[in-house]
Amino acid sequence: MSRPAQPKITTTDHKGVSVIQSQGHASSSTVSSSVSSLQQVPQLIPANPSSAGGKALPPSKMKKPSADKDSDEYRQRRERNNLAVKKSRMRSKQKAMDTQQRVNELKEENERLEAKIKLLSKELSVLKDLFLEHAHNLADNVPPPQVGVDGASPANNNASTNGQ
Amino acid sequence: MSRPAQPKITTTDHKGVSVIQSQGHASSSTVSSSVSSLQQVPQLIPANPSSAGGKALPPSKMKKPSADKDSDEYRQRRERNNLAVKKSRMRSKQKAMDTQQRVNELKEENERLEAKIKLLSKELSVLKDLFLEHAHNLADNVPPPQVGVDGASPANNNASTNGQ
DNA sequence: AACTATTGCGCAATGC
DNA sequence: TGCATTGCGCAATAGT
Repeated sequence: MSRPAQPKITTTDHKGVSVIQSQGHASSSTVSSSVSSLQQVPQLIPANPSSAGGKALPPSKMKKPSADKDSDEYRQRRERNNLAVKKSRMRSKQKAMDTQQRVNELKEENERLEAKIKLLSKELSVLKDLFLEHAHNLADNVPPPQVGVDGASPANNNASTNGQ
Repeated sequence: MSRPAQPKITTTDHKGVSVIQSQGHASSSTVSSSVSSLQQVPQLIPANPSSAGGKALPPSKMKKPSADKDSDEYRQRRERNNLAVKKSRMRSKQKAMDTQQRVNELKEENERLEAKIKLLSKELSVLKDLFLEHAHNLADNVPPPQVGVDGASPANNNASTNGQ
């Protein structure tokens, strides 16, 4: 991540250039390749920075006078990179799917939890009602407890309206 | 969605093949005919020998003998597609991020719900204990209720051991 | 028939 | 030095 220097110039660009790739090492593989075209290459050079008024473009500077694209090593590197790229993308895709899956699981779990909450709330509500009812009966029918040992207090009636 | 026929052969590898893209025409696309430094075309093409050899690939078939790659319309289409691709990828990425975000939200919500469940369970437990205690007291100190109107029954003691 | 949206792929730059 | 990531353009093809 991070694409600090982007060779792109700005607006839609386009590039031209031509390329060829050649040299397929056979590599066994399979059947024929009916394909006919495969890719581009030229990542197009972004115009030439500097050298504004000076000279035209680099006439033809090849840092690697000898091997560059047609190099054997080049192809090898490319191939390896292509492989890595494929792998990376596969992983990325897999990860995305896993994440999506995770969302589904979490949603399910959430539903379960909500159902449970509902149930518990109901139970609690019933119990509280029973309590209140009982307390009333107690107050109405037995004003003077007359007991001596019974420390049963009226209970704190915790009628909390469950917020949240 | 769905990639039924894939031209790729599968195994790793690719084949060499080549592509030519003719030279860029420089500008193209919308306006911009102006500009001065548009002459890009970095031509540092490696040139490629082998081309002549013998055959290129598909011997064949150029449906559009004249204009195809160098066509002005072609470039226009490419440019539009490139744009679409960019857009699509952006969306894809955004979607992935959103999904990840969703996971985080769901996880948070889950925690909240679990906490609530814990709280409710506790409350319920306390209430039930109170009930039991009271019932005991009642049984111990007032065997014969002696009441007349009070239909308060010993309560059904719903001591369900909250599973799960 | 003409477009846009997606997707696989290879290239190159860059991150690590 | 090498693999891993990522932006990009191309082409095929799915979807409208």
